[in-house]
Amino acid sequence: MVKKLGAEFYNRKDVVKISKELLGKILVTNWKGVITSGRIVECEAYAGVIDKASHASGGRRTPRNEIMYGEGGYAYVYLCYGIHHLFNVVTNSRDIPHAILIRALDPIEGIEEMLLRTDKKKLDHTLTRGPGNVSKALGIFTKHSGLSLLGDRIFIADDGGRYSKKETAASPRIGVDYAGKDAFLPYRFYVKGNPFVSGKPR
DNA sequence: GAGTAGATCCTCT
DNA sequence: GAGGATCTACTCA
Repeated sequence: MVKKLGAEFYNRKDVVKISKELLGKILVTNWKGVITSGRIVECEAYAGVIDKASHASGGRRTPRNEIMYGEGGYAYVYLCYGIHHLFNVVTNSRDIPHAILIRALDPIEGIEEMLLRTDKKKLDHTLTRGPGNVSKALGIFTKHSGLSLLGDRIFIADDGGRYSKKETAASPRIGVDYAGKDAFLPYRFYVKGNPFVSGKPR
């Protein structure tokens, strides 16, 4: 039984808790009938204004991150280093800019299509490892920023699959060294032993 | 195997 | 005009 997550899932206040619950859920994109999906095995929480690693740190508000200040349940896509598209899930309610970065997926559906998009010959653990690759494999670009996850084009589903506490772990986030002590917050959640988890142990 | 540099472009100051 | 929530390839050991 697969069911799409509704607004009540995203609009809760505890972004860390939502992040943990996202592990095991399925991210689906449906561009003009072409469906690709994967199970979320790694993500990071960005806790709004108090989090120096977040784009909304200290209450920063720009046209780019405006979507983070909206309702939960929207996609926030951002281009990093001119190359990588990073896909985030906006959570919490209006004016509270919490978001969750999806870092890795375990591919389920549309693997052929993902291989085409990423210019790979065969499935290997690099296909959906790392946020840049996830977006590439699912065909997510900055123009998709602001899309509702309650629609049909991009959404997150629950098929009842769930990882137990023993199978998951938390660690400091990746690539946010500039954030001072906030870089050490254990806001990265992943499935232990999954080959798609980008492992840069610290 | 580990460490480092380069790619590449949008966004904010 | 500078820098970034990254990835890959290449160098050196």
